Amino acid sequence: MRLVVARCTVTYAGRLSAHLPSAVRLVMVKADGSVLVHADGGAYKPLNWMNPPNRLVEHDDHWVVTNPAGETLTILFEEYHADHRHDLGVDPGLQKDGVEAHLQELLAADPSTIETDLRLVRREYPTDIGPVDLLCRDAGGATVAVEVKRRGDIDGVEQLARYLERLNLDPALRPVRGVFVAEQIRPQARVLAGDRGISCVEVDYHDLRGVERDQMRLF
Amino acid sequence: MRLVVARCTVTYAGRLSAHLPSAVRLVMVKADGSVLVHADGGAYKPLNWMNPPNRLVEHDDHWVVTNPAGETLTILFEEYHADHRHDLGVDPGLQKDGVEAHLQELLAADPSTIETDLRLVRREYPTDIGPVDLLCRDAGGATVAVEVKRRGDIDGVEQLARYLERLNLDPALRPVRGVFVAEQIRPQARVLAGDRGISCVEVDYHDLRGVERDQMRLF
DNA sequence: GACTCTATCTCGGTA
DNA sequence: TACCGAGGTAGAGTC
Repeated sequence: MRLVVARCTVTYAGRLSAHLPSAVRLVMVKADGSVLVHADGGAYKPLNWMNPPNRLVEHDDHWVVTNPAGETLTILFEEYHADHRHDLGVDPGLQKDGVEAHLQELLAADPSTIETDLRLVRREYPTDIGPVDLLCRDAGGATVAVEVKRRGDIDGVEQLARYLERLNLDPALRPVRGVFVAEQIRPQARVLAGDRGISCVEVDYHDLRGVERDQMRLF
Repeated sequence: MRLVVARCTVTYAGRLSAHLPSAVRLVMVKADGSVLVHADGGAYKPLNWMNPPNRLVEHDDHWVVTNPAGETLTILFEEYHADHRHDLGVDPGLQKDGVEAHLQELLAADPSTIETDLRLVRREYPTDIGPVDLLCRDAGGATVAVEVKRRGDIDGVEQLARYLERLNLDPALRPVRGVFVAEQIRPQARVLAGDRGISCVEVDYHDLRGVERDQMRLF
């Protein structure tokens, strides 16, 4: 990794055009060829960047970074403040816990936590507008489409409503009803779900997982 | 801006749990309190981060970063390789060109590029659930609602469908049909648009703008 | 402050 | 590879 601190101007020409007037900034060049231009503020997003793979050509006072799509990032250096190089090696990567996929796994493993006697037919059941999280049958053998979210928002209800619309076109499944499952469901989403004839279920990730297993498996 | 290169482990506990095993990484602390942990690869997103405002407490061998929501980022340092400090000053910020707003401007200036004989009634026509990008009249005098996106996704179709629902309640406008315009429209979105009786049009930003004007106005 | 929508989204999964 | 959906989405604009 190379870290250059310098007064510079930056121009990006690609999916859009963007320009940075002269100022002192950090230019980061990663081992994989990524180039990031950071200011001393503004969260984690760089002001300008080029993702790998790309080619960096260093001229006298400016760099030109080009990627296979023909996009270019041009950095014109006016005054160098620092130029550090460090060998970081390969990163083992991030372990995440508590995302929607995990919630879906747990619910798929035991759909009865959603509704008594619910049985799983298929996870990620495909339709031509996208996959339904869980397709199930209830105690009476009727089809139930389940949408799982970490945060139950209006968008998720809309999504489930779309799936129900498509699924109800299939004589083999019809009639299909919907259940919206989330760790937290917003009041707005509840209202919309009611309008659409969709029922709502709140679940707790840690409960589902079990506190003991939680302690054991957390890293 | 402070740049620390060190072997470290990082743990985030907040909206989810995430952990980084021991490795050499760049820890960036910005003037506004942002903390970013970068590996030597992987685009512009840090492995872990905390956005401002937050409080950084430095202990002997570890830092604890806390934000007002009670989320924490803990960095345990095992071996320091470097610790640089630089004063960057305030950044004048980015100038952009070519985003959705520009596309909308160009289409508003000449709606006939969407459909022959289409005339603009109003840009950002207000409804009680948000503004319609373009409200037009077609050759026959019928009302046409246009939704403009850079990338035509299913969400955009839903958005337009919601507007059409509202607009068709107004006797002065009824009947209103919808046109979904984007630089690129995904197949899924096309299917849904078909279901909703919405037509799709793909446009090219550079064509609309004209190459000459492009050259002239570029900074 | 809350809500809405864009994004050079990024990132991971899957067909 | 392309497509699709999630995201600690972030960030900007509006009300």
